[in-house]
Amino acid sequence: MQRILLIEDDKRVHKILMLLFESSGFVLEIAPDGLAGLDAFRATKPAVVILDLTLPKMPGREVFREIRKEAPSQPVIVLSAASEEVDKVLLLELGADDYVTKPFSPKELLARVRAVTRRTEKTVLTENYSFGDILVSFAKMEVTREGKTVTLTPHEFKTLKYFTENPERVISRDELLNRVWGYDCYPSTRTVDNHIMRLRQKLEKDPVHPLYFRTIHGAGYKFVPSVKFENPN
Amino acid sequence: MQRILLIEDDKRVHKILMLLFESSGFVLEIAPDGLAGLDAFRATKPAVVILDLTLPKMPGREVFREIRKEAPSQPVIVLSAASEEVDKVLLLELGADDYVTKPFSPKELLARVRAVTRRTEKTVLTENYSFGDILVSFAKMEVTREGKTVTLTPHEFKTLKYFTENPERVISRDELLNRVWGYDCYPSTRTVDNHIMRLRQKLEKDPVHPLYFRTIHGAGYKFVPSVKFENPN
DNA sequence: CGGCTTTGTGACAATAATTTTACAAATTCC
DNA sequence: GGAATTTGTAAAATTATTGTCACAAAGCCG
Repeated sequence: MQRILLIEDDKRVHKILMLLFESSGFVLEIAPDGLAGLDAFRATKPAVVILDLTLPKMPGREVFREIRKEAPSQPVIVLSAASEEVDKVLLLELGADDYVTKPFSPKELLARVRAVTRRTEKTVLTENYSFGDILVSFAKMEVTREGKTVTLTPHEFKTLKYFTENPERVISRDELLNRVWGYDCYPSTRTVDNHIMRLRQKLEKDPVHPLYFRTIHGAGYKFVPSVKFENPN
Repeated sequence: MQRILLIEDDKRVHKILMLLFESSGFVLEIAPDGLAGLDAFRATKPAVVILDLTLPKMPGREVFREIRKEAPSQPVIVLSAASEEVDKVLLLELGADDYVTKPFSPKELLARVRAVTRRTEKTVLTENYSFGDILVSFAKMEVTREGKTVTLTPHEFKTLKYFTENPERVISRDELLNRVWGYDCYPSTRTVDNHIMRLRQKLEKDPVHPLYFRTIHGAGYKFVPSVKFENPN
């Protein structure tokens, strides 16, 4: 049974989402303001947080930052009024998993919650992960390649972890910076390239023609764990 | 132009909604009872159905079930009196997209209709899109044609995305420049042609006689995802 | 402190993408 | 039909993005 945390002050929204989510096999927890939201978040570790941006007691953005800080891979869906247009892109770049503008169709929100849980549930639970001849143990913070241990630095390990949590998806440098380095950290994007390079040198057979950590020119990087052979061009 | 079907017997509601929706760029069709509603639904394939629950000749719930049976993904917004609380659960389980209780604010209803149409546009998009033998995954930034992956450059991908968001509509070169390239960017319109050409070469079976990316001489381009043979008029 | 590792930066080369250019082909309008 | 306009196309020129290196700064640990 998956728990969803709704941080939102509008009672009508509570009511309808309660009905919808409970009847769809979720447990919906409700927090009416930012502070209560953070408390509830810490207490329940929900599968997904649905966060309204305009909240009493603590602005939604603050709540968002705090959640990100404490649990960088926590899935968050942001609710925002249509007037807050500007924030959309920013939020996605900062690492909201999705956003929905108000007024929204409840079914739409449900669909998006499902999409997010579908995306994350596969990877989140595993203690170990393997691809190619590489074995990753998150518990031990250890990586072996063809049986031999490879030592990764903390950042390299975090990066690898984020990749394994989001396979096959294009991840921009900004997203990596926010999710791996942190929301209040602004190194140049060149930094990311360097780390990718180091990861490649440690984990790829041929670092110049990487199989796992692929460059998507103009967009970012993509982690491809299952080796597919593509036409060589 | 989007068509909305209103199944409702109260003439005062007809009048108010007619004014509001027509002036907001929708075509509002009205059916005064359940049977007429179903007929109208079958005939017009509306973008959204607004369904009152208390109807003459055929109860609203029956109409609802029939619509779901014939078109499972048809967006439906339900109108119900506040007293009919019980139905909410049932309706959401059956898959109404949203509900509005009477008495309602016309503007709110309009907003919810917009929210629903937005959803039907978007959920398709944020995940995947397909036309012909082409599959587009926006998250993976990947396009496959007959199962083989086709690599698109960033601008090509953005252009394709804009086309999928605006199918069957003539899009001028200037519009493309503004929406894909950006407001403060002024390349020549020849640039657009080049990108269209490369999209055609990568995605069309016969790039010289394109099916999907059609030229509308003197106006721009039109994306036609479902291959139809044109009636000559 | 001093040697070690890790991390961030800027320079520059390598590569890929984009725009321009020039001209051919197609279409429209008299 | 023929001129004017619009569009298609390929190659060259330009611009942007990425890979890589060397090195400096920051941390860490004895």
